[in-house]
Amino acid sequence: MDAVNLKKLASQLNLSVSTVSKAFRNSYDINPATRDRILALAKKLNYQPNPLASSLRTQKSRTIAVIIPDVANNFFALAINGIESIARAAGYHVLIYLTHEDLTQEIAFTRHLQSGRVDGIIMSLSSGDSGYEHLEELKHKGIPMVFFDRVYENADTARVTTNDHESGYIATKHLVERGCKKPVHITMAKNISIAIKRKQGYMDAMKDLLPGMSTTIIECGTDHEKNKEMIRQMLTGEQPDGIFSAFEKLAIQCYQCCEETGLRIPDDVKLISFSNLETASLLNPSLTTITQPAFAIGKKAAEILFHTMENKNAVIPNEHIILKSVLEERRSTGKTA
Amino acid sequence: MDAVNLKKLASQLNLSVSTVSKAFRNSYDINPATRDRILALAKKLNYQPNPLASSLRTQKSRTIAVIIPDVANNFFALAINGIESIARAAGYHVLIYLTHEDLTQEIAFTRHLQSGRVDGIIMSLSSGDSGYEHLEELKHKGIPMVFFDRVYENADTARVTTNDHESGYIATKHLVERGCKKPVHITMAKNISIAIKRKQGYMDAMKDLLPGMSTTIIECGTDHEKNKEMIRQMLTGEQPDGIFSAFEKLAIQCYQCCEETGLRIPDDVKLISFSNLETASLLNPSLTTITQPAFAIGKKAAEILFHTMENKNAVIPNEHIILKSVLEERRSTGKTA
DNA sequence: CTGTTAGCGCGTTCAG
DNA sequence: CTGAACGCGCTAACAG
Repeated sequence: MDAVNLKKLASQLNLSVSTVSKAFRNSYDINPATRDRILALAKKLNYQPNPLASSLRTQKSRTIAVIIPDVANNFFALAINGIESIARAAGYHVLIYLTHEDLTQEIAFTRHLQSGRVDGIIMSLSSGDSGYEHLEELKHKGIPMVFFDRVYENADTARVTTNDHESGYIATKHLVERGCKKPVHITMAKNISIAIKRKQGYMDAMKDLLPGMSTTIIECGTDHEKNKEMIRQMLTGEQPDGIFSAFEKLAIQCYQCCEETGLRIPDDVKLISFSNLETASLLNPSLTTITQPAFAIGKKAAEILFHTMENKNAVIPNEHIILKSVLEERRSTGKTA
Repeated sequence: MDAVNLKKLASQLNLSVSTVSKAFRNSYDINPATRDRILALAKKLNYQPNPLASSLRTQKSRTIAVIIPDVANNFFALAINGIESIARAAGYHVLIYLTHEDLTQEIAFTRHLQSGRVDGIIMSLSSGDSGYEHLEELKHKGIPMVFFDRVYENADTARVTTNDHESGYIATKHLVERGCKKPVHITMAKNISIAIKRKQGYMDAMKDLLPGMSTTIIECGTDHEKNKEMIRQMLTGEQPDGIFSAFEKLAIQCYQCCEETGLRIPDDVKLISFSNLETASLLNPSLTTITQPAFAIGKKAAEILFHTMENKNAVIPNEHIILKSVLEERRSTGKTA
């Protein structure tokens, strides 16, 4: 019924399989007339070359893998969009793997992907603790990789991030300029690259702008209830006048806890948070956001990956691209970089 | 360097390739002792069977494709999550294809996917106009398909949707109960299934609850500027006291236009919209939302697909699963189904 | 310009 | 219980 393949085309045209194959490879080694006959029949029968066979033969899958913690986060959704648009243009296919922040999964994926299923990998690390052997393994195998956002910093690999340290600094500065004297930083997954940078930005800004003031950092985990408990304690203890949240999810929990505690944002507490909901006007007007250019990050990561894949002989570049996040305050109208 | 394959394992153990192969297929046709030797070496060398070769041989790719308009929409992001979780559990890989609402792309994808690259397809239609031959083609080829959200209604295919007609009715009723006398419906992509149902819900509710009142429906397109122009005209003309938006994007534009026009939501105009931002507390408190259970939809679609794929001999079921959306008003605290 | 031959890596006969 | 041989569909050398 189905199975229209080279052999079938060949037999119907009284040609050899290899000649038919050449017609598609657009080889100069073929008579234009016969090529047209072949293409005509192929079109008529709706011939679709079997990519598995082709990949097996050429050892190129024309497929990349994207390994990310989660796609329910708008940041990653946009990043995928960027990646896909570049991949599409290059004629590549995109496999998607979600780790759900589980290092075990991440390891399983990277292991499996040594099988030749993909020509390259774009990934953002799960927040699971330590252990980078699986990444080294891949690197050793010579599979091109590009990291984005939550990057692997220990090795010389290509990576794309935002100016997280600077953004942390700016966010803190924003709070201080709005009159905050004891802004708190709330973060999670303390071992991932972006969390570290953002926190450092907060601490550096505090040192510069409020010298002598002690810093307060709430380190949340993956358990939402425990997180909220920590936030509650913070709010009921020495009440902060500003909160800089490193992750959108934590901002949500801050809202919830403030509501319980009766605190109003931004009248009692000013809240600024990383967030990638670009739907600005749907957002709560009391929230000031720092938005990463997620789409651009995805595109850039893909561009770098394809660049290294095309120039196979070239060294995989230890490139570190840094794009800028955008701070946006809703109450006023202005936008700041 | 790389290329640890059956042949290499076989030669290192002085066995034949086929024996080694059997060890992995867990054939009863093999000596447990030699099987253990094989598995041990495989583990040691980190052997990863080449899935391309395997798929070519078995004619099963253990891969599915997800074709959707866009992933920047939180609905689709969550749906992917659901799909991926089921696929992962079943040991399948997930390819992702974004049409960007472009029918040409959609056709190209479905054409290509007749090649044997995937065993099944989950898709949500692009809003491009008419023409379902490409879907019929796939169906004819016998590739299992499941549609979700924006489904293909003409054929007897499996599909998963929400109660869009009912939700449209409820949304309109919500406005009427809040005192609206002339609520307007704003929608787009008039030919896609969900838009039609939601609109019908609006019209039926108007007929029942405000008999005699004329309905007003703004049909937007893909051009944002033109859309805003239409919304502006609506707001400056016979001003509505309520807006029921069928799509999140349009709600955003309503906010923007209201701001320009000086209208306040919800004091001057009540706004209710379909939206899949589940981050309730980050949302503007003036927005009442209807949220689809996106994750559950994705899971359900995948479950159906795998069910039909496993029971190959079984007839592909013309199943239509309907899940329920949830209406949520932010000002008050209650939740309603 | 066309055809023959030989694999890519794996799974499945069928002999022994 | 093990091995030799074949083919999935396609591409790449090399002859003619």
